[in-house]
Amino acid sequence: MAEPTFRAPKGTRDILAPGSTRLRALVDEFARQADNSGFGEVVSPIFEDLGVFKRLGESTDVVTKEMFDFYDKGDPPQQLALRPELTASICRAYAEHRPVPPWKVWYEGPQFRYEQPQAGRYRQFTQVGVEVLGTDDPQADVDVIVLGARFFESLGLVRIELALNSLGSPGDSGSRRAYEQALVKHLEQNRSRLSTQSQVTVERNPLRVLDSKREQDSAVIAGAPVMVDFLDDESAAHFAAVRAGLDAVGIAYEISPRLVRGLDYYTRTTFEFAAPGLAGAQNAVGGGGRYDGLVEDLGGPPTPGIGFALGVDRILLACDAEGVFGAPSNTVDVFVVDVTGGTEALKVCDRLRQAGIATDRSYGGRSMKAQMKVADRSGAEFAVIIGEDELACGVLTLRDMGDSSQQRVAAGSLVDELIRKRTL
RNA sequence: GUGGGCGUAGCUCAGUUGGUUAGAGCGCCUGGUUGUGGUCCAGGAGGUCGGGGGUUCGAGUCCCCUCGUUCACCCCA
Repeated sequence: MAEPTFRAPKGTRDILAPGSTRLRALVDEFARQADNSGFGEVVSPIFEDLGVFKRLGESTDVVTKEMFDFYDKGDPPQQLALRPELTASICRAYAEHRPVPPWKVWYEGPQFRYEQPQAGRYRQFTQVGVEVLGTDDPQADVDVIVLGARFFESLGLVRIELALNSLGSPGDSGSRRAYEQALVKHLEQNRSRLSTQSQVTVERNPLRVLDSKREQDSAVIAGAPVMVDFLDDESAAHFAAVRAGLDAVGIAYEISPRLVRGLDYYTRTTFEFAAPGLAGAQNAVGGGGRYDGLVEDLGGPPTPGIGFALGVDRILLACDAEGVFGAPSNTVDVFVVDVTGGTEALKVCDRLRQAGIATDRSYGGRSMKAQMKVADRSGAEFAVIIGEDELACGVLTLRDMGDSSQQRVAAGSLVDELIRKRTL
């Protein structure tokens, strides 16, 4: 292929119709369901002060290696970063505006991570998500998870697996510390059997070792202690309530004691939606959990929070794999063919479009045959033909592209005629 | 960041052990007389074979570098 002068940057892509139409349809469907569940949309900046994202965890790759950060032109310059996710932005917004809790919000939009791209993993990717701030009621957790599960269902996806875990509470009073100590002890004792990568991870972020997909680590991981055995009474009760809620609504899930997530802020409830139908390792189509300390980390009042983010690009791949939620066809209702110069087409198109009838035409004064071919391709149900005869008589020819029947109609009654035909 | 596969017309791909003006299908354009599409027929446009360097009398076909893509690790959505 001849090399174009410019191309989309690595890990980014242009999404053309009908793919773009499909993307919008997916986001629209998510918006509809989120609105329907009492969430309001938040449109937040695409970049933030770098500090906002550093709170995601200094030991996470997202913060340390994958940030698109830069300085602005201020004096002194401010260090900013393209958002790698949206939960931190939402928490920053909460701390800034202090809305009345519980604050239920949804969002959609592009996010950025400087990673090696591969199928289902891009440097610019789109997520949709929700957050509920200001309540630690486990039923909020349930509501959030149910929304995600129902959304997948509404797309027609059948093969979505929900994994659920509790990470307990951090801090002195919580149960996380005791668990981490037990886990590190186990990992240290079996250090020689771990992969070299995991041996490094033990030092940096021991929980993440549980997430290793390397064959070599599986035995040690299988024998590791599990968080749910270490939960304090409060966290255990919370976890039980979440499970009971999911059972009550009838959402299937699997307890995954070794489910840990990549960002450090998670507490208690964590969950992940996976599409096993996706080839390769990029089969997590969404995930989330509780982050009861994040707002406070960002300078706000102590505020519990729960939410999820879904990877739109991967969801669409999963839809492809299951053959559901296909791209809608970008068709138009009427195609105007004008071989008299085009001025009539301008007028007819304007009239039809104002009446809400999707209308297209061709340009460049092509032959009738050529214009009819374009009309056919457009998928239009009707063609409006304007030739010298019609122009002379002040009428239009309306052709049904399905059965090839045509009739002459007065210019003034075209809209009425089309509306009449469409309701038949 | 590490390692493997791939990179030929807009798209999907052929291109023999390196050898004359690089092919197909689809798509696109123009025709098949008197203004009309979907089928069919005939023409046509469009590639310096991702880019750069090297080996050779000669490279799309071999070597090196580079970019992109893809898969795995890693990470995550």
